[in-house]
Amino acid sequence: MALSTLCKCIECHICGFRCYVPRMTEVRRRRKPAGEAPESEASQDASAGDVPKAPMREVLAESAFALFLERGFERTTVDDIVARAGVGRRSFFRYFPSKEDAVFPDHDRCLADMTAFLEAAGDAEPVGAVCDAAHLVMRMYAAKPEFSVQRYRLTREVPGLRTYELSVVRRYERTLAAYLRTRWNGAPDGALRAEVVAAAVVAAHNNALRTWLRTGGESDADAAVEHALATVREVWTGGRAPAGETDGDEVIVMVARKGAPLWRVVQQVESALTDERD
Amino acid sequence: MALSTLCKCIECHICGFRCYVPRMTEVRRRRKPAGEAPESEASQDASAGDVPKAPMREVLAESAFALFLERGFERTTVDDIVARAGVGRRSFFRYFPSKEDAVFPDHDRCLADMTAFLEAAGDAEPVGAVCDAAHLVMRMYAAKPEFSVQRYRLTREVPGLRTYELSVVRRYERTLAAYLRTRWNGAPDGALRAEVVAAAVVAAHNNALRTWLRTGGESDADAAVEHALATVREVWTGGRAPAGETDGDEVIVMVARKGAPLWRVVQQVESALTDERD
DNA sequence: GAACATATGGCACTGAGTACCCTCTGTAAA
DNA sequence: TTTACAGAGGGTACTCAGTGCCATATGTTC
Repeated sequence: MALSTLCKCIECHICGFRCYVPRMTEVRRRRKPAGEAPESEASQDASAGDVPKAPMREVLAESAFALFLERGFERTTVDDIVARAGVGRRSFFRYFPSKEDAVFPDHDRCLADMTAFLEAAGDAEPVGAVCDAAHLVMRMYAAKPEFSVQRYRLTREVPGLRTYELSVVRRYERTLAAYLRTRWNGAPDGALRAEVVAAAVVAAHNNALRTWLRTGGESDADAAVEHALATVREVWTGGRAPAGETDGDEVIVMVARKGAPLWRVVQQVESALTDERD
Repeated sequence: MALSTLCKCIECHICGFRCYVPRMTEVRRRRKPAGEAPESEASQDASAGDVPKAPMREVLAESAFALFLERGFERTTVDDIVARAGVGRRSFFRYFPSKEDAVFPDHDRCLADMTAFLEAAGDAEPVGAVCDAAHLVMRMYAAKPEFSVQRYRLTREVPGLRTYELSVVRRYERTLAAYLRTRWNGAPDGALRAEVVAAAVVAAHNNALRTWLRTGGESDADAAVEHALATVREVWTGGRAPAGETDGDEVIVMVARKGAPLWRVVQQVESALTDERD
């Protein structure tokens, strides 16, 4: 997509945010419809100096969030935000491509983490890998419980933010599906299975996330996600126990129902043999 | 959500579209962020006269779509649309709450159909019911193949339309999940399973839909969806085939030595299953 | 010191969407 | 018949998000 070539998101080592910093010479047509999450490129380190100057992106995000909580998202204008932050209006759009982006400043990094995680997953059991990857997202939320809970309440009430969040979730889903697709490349209906499993993982994760958010961020986030993902793991990996319990020279006896789809049988065989091998 | 109380969508018996017709006295604050699909209320019949006057909504939708194809979505303004349709600018927003809505004029009705279908499903097998419900969506697309294919190409290129479509898809998913939730009310993890299965069904459907759209709308849409949904049906309904295709409940017992090469095992499994199936 | 990149501010502009007010027409009640 | 009212449509001015362009610092490098 053209957007990705126009939008540089680099990580600020001071504020920890992945900063939206368009090169002025590169910006041509950066028009981005509302509700669309920007698709950032690979990360680069910020080449900032060692003086901890005021991190404008953080200041803007905090001003924006405070105002959204105070008077609501829609009744807060960008002018209000920059007035509170004490900067020029134009600067806001240098750091956030849209008003919605100021509410979700950390998904870009999380998505990059997920991509890196899956790249490093090697030939691990694919469904297990994407389930593990889903934990990264929950951990991002759990790292800032109060913020996450407040944002959840805000998002529930503002249709524009819900829509924006959908596009964010979709990016995670696509990332998981892309990984599964390469792992199941050549398998019958590999792409189909990849998308179905990715959607199931995301749905399970989001169910656990919402439950956790509704407890006010006080329950055990990781346990909630793992419980939810167990549904997916059991169904799509044949309900195997995770680690090698068998040893010795036994043979594998696999029982499958007659109507079971071939790919599922193959998957079970594969995972059983993989377990045996190490 | 407040929107649903402000947006009346009634079906026009002339043009067949579900028309967006706000009561002037009811409209208070109808502000709807871009990219958000309107959540319509239950349908009502239009009380239009029997004179087949020019159905403005259809005229607008056709003008809009033609212009979107000609010069692109973003380079078409609402002023362009109403100029081509020969009506006032204000009228556009009486029929479509946003520019995006003019591209998806038929989802409201389809969603209502799906809701009605599930209400009538009674105590049918729940996963089967939602799979059948998914067919309704595909049939809506298949009813106008050229339009669907053109819109698909348009949607792929316009981020704003993709985001809008996400919110539409989400409404289907929520409808399916709500049905499953009531059916599995009280069951352990009923809500979780409902959301996971709904997401899987939607993902499978969309995979088939995209495949069909990429063939130019010429392949067998229903068969494609059914093939994709088979993945979900088999996994989530205990592997039962939908109708009386299988008889007997035999199982296959496969025994393999631990050191056997994977390809050989797969080969044997495949041939065994193929033999059994016919 | 010249050339250049980066950060920020300012201003004018486009275009979606809204509020408010107007007219016209058909229908039902007085 | 007249009156009242609701619905359909038009028009105008407004708000606000987002963009393009330009100006101005402040380094940084050659």
